[in-house]
Amino acid sequence: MARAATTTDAFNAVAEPRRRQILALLARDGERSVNDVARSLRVRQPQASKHLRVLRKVGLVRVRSAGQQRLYQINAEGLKPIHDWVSAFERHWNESLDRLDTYLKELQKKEQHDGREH
Amino acid sequence: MARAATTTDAFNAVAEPRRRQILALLARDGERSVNDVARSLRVRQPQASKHLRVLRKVGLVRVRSAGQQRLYQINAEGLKPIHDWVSAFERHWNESLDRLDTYLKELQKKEQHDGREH
DNA sequence: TTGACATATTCCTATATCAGAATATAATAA
DNA sequence: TTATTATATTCTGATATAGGAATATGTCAA
Repeated sequence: MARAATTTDAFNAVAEPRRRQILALLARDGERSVNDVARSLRVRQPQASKHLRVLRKVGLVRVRSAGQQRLYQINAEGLKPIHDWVSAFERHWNESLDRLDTYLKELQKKEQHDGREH
Repeated sequence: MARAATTTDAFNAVAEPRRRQILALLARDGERSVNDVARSLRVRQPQASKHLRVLRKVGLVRVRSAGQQRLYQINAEGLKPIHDWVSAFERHWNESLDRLDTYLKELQKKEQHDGREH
């Protein structure tokens, strides 16, 4: 078996940095045409088009035709599965930061202690 | 150019469902040996080992040797880049849900109206 | 119809998976 | 040492990219 298709789900689609850039752009600037996206991110039009297709297939963007343009907008709800999954670990990195904090404070105390001993 | 390596970053590593399962397992059960992971997720030992290697390379797990075992624990801080990135879109999906809510309420009002007219 | 512009698709190549099977390495016990 | 258990690595094959280049499709205007 090979790697899962990029169009499998949001996780796979968003693993590609360019597609994350596209989503960030659409979030910031709202609805944009393919050429707008291509120009803003300095990629060629077919590349933009292909990335947008992947994003559309996994439901992360919506399209609408306006004359000869195709206007893409973000569908941020598609990111919720990722947010939900990763949020479940929030507690864990807070805890490990707590532990690190505790450790650093202990270390500092110890060094002050050693300092006094010299 | 081909797809970026799974070991490029947390985004790519976590695109694989089995690796997400492994992280969830380690988050729930704490430090586990390779065989523990393999048995819990019903995968063969080499597969577990290989997935853990990817997770280790991107800093999502830490290892420690204990006798002939290798104990893996989650390093949840590695997930923060994903959390940070996706959280930036939280506002957007809330807004679109608001718009959907508004739309549904308008629709309901309209239907009640139509009902009275009949 | 023809031309111009916007977008999508196809073909190509290099690369990297993922699971399975087999095997290698490592640590411990008898 | 030899056997056993735990883990890691290598090899194979099917599959799927991502970007570049070329081209097809679509829409509108004159």
